[in-house]
Amino acid sequence: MTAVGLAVARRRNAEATRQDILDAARCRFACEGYDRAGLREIAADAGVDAALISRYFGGKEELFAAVLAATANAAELFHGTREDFAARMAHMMVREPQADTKLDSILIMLRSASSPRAAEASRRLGDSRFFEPMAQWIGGADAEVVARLLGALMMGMGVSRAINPDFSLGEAELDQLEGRLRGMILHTLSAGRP
Amino acid sequence: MTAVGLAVARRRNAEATRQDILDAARCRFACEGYDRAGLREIAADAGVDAALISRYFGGKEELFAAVLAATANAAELFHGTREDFAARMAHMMVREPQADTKLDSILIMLRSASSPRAAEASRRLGDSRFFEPMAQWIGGADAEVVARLLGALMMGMGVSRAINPDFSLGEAELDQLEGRLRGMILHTLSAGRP
DNA sequence: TGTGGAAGTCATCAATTGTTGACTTAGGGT
DNA sequence: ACCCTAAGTCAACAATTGATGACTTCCACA
Repeated sequence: MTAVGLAVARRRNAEATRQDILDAARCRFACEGYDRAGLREIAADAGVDAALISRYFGGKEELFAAVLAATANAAELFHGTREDFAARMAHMMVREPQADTKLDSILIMLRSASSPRAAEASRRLGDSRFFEPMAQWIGGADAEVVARLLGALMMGMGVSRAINPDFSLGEAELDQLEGRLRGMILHTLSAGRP
Repeated sequence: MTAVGLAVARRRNAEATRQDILDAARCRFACEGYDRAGLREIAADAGVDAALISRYFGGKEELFAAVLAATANAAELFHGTREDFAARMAHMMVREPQADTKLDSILIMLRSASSPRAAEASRRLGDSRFFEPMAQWIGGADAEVVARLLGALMMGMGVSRAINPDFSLGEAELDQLEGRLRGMILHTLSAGRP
């Protein structure tokens, strides 16, 4: 959900054009999912012709893979104390308007879950760039299990908000939601450990 | 993800044909999402011509709405004690091969989240047929908030498993996952109440 | 037993989408 | 100043998809 620059008056620069395409594609994939994101619209956002995309990346699938590879550095999400992490995540999930660039990979994954090939690509990158750093940060014997749980919770919140931005809840209830989510994350992180 | 009968040799029966179409459509929508589910494939599954669908339901969107309206009785999920519910849900989420017919509505929702109109339809029905019964079963002042949290968790587990059926985990770890998920649900259900 | 209308099929249309190949244009090195 | 190559555009194709109207077939009822 990254803002996309107009790419005005910067012509004949393959590297920059390639980057514009990647940015526009990430935005479209995150917003609309693999299927609904059209090459022509991505190209229009990037300010180039649709043919360039197939030309540069080989095809839509390869573009998708390239976007995932360029996007998915969610590792920076995982730092600080457990309390800090829980609060930060809960706030991001409930309050931040359209999440964050760091969450693009999650949005892309969930919005593309129904496309078998896109799902396979995102599964692999999700494992290596999301769950593994998360498990490493969590630490301990069952870190991978906890990572899967928290990942599922984050994705679920993402889906919920994608379908229903305000969760059909009022302001006060959103505060409650954030607080309880924080507790839920903390409880999951801390269960059965010092 | 309901199995679909062959619909063999039962012709000239509008009501039954209509039901066959609904069953096939629910299956396809749940498996592939709104976009990827083609009217021709749905018709083939139901054993009728694709033209009949537009004829009976008016169009793809109306068919989707009809499927949601006919499917989403998730209310029966919500019964028993909190411990029983948590165990049942955790088992269903982690272990049951392709979930359950009762979860079709969830699958449809998450697989169709990227189609604005389908998302709007599923949001409304999800609220009335999933979150409201859930909140009612939960009870208490902040039941709606808790329902949103648990709903997100369930959806997230659904997405995770849709992308990655075994969570990249071994048997023993799946047991851990189920146990921890049960604890997570129970904790969320019980936080701040008797 | 015909006959009207519902149930179902077939052919086809219009729109969209990913992709390809031919074409044009810019710009730097000689 | 030329020209060769890379960068970019344009037009078009083939496949798919949802939708529509004309046609055919079957059943119930008079």
